[in-house]
Amino acid sequence: MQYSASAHAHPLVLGYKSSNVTRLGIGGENSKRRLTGERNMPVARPESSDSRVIAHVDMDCFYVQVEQRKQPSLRGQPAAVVQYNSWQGGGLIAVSYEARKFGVKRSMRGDEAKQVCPEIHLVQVPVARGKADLNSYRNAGSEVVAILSRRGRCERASIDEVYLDLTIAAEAMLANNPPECLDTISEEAVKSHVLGLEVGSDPGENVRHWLTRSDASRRDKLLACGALIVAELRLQVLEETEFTCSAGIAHNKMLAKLASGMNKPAQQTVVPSSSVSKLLETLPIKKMKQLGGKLGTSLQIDLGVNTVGDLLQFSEEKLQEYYGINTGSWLCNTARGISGEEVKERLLPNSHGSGKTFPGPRALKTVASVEKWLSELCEELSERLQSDLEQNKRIAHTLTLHAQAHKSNDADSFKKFPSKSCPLRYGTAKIKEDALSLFQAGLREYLGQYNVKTSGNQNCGWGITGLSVSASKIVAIPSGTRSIMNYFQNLEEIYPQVKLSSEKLIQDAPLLSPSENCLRSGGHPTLQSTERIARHEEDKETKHSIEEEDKEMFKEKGFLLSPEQLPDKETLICSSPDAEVYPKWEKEYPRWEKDQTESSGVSLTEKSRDTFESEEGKRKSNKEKGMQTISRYFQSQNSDSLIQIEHASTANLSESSSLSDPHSEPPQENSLTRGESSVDARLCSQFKRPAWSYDIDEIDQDVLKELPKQIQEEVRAWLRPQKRSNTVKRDLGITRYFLPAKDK
DNA sequence: ACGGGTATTACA
DNA sequence: TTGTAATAC
Repeated sequence: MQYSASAHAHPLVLGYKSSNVTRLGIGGENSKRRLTGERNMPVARPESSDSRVIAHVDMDCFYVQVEQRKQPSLRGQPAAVVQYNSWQGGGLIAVSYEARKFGVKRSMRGDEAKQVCPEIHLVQVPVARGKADLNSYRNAGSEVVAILSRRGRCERASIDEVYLDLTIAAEAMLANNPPECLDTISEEAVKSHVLGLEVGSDPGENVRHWLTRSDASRRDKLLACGALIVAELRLQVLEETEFTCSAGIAHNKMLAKLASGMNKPAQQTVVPSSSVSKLLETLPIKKMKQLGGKLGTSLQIDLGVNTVGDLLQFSEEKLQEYYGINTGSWLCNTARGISGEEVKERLLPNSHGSGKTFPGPRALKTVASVEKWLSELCEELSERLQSDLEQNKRIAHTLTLHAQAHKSNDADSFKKFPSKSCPLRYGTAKIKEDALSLFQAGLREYLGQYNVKTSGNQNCGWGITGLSVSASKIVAIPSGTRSIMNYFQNLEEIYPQVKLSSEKLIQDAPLLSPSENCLRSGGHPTLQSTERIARHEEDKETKHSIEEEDKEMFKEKGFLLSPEQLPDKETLICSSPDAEVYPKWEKEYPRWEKDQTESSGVSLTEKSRDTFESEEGKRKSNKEKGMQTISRYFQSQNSDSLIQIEHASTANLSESSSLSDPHSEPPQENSLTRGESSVDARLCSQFKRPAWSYDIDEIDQDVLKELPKQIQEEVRAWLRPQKRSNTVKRDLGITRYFLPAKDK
């Protein structure tokens, strides 16, 4: 199927490609730029005709809020979060709304901000191991995701943003408990902004009327339900995390994202389809996601398109002529507010990285200093991998090293330092060792053949200006099958040392304050732990029998993990599509059209619709009485500024790093023998390892083959990263398109 | 070469 | 599969 031909008949979705820039013309300023490659750019996909309810939730100046929660005296103040205070006051990465009134902007230096706003409070990003440590923000983000994922499919789009697909919940509400039958609408929902709705003297009444109209279109009614649900979720976020957020509710991700930024902070915006054309008509093209870069610039310069509406002047064919079939269609649809990109189910990140830049004069000039910094980075990475393992039961399979370098002395300093990767072995020492090997391999390649015996520590004209290590191909360890449990049991018998110690791990974890204790396990708040609390506080769920069985089994066998350390369904669902579990919301809000056989005999969608209805009703009424709305929350806090919430928690004391690593070993001439296949993910079972860690190399030859076929396959699936299926994009007929030449 | 540190996506 | 590049917050 050619999407170019059917673009209008079948609305398209956006995907992404990475872009490749080529200049067609020869030099000159007015050489015509043309798109000659397409990467990282939007891609068209068919969209189901059903009308969806999509929300985008965006935390308000998130890092600032996290710091304000830690240090409540900062609430309501002009404040910003800054990193690396040393140089010109550091760089701002988040700015409170109070400070924005003074013209303080992200990416200002701290000193600049002080000039514009002398009263501003600058809070430093925590530093650990000589580098910025973003863990507190990641963890805070997880708290939020745990709440926002309650009502529908949730995609963690970044540390502080999520997309929600609330279609099912909205449909259910419309069917069972439609707004038009409600006598009261939550205060927060009434404060929604509805695009295209003229606000009279009583905007709240207008909105209330819009939300409850009985003569509205079905699409509008669904959006109204979405608005009620999102208002409730936002209130829950505020009550449970003390963070405010803003949201957009629309029929697709693109519009929801657009809307979430329109009324900030702490507000939500609804985009009825009737408002779309007017909205886009005057919207600057660069404001659209995906058009903030080169493609947007090309549209401006080459086509004179300054607003999304301007795009409508161009035929799809014309756009395709300039930007290729796919992007042309994508632009054509974007101009009409059409996008079918799906909300992915993803609560956890797919990779972890730790990096640092060493700008200009601070460039690293010796292998020893590189080794020192790599060591720091690897320690952080290893720690995060360990947390992921303990909290989410996931294993990363690939270690990658990235570096930026310059050759001061050399003709071809164009050359990029190549990134290198290898199978990831757990254990800080191993990660360090491998990362260093990767670096040295990259350095040899970077320096080229002239590197005759330069293994010495001395500067040969190169400098490293950026270093990072990352772990990817993270897969969840399946649970919920008998055979896997039996397999573990075998392991335990063969390798008693694997029995080790969730106890030790817990002892090693930093001491927690009582209040933190309830939210944390293993040292960091996790999606799972917070979700567990939430679940506990809500209606008791009927437990999945197999899951229960497995937990019992874990316990009986004295197996490694305390029950609460077992994988949660929410975790597994992310990367394990075949897992026999569904996310919680899908149990409560069954997707009836879904193939019931998927649930492999034990239906998780067994709750009847009737049951659900009554529960939904109960939930509503419970919520509605006695719940503070966000505005009341604000008002009750005796403040003249918008955001003032009291909070008694301990102030954050950011610790300084100790860069002590005096033993700079001489550079080693390791070669990357590990890259050759044989060694796959290994879990070294030493100290500080969960009890169920083991070294796969030692068992999979001797033991794995002894196991029944079925078990072998399960174990293999567990051990290997899942292959991402390419079938989707193939089937979608994605074609290539081309990007404008890069301006130098 | 101070917009840092991450994260995702897609293609060769 | 590994490596590269773009985008965005």
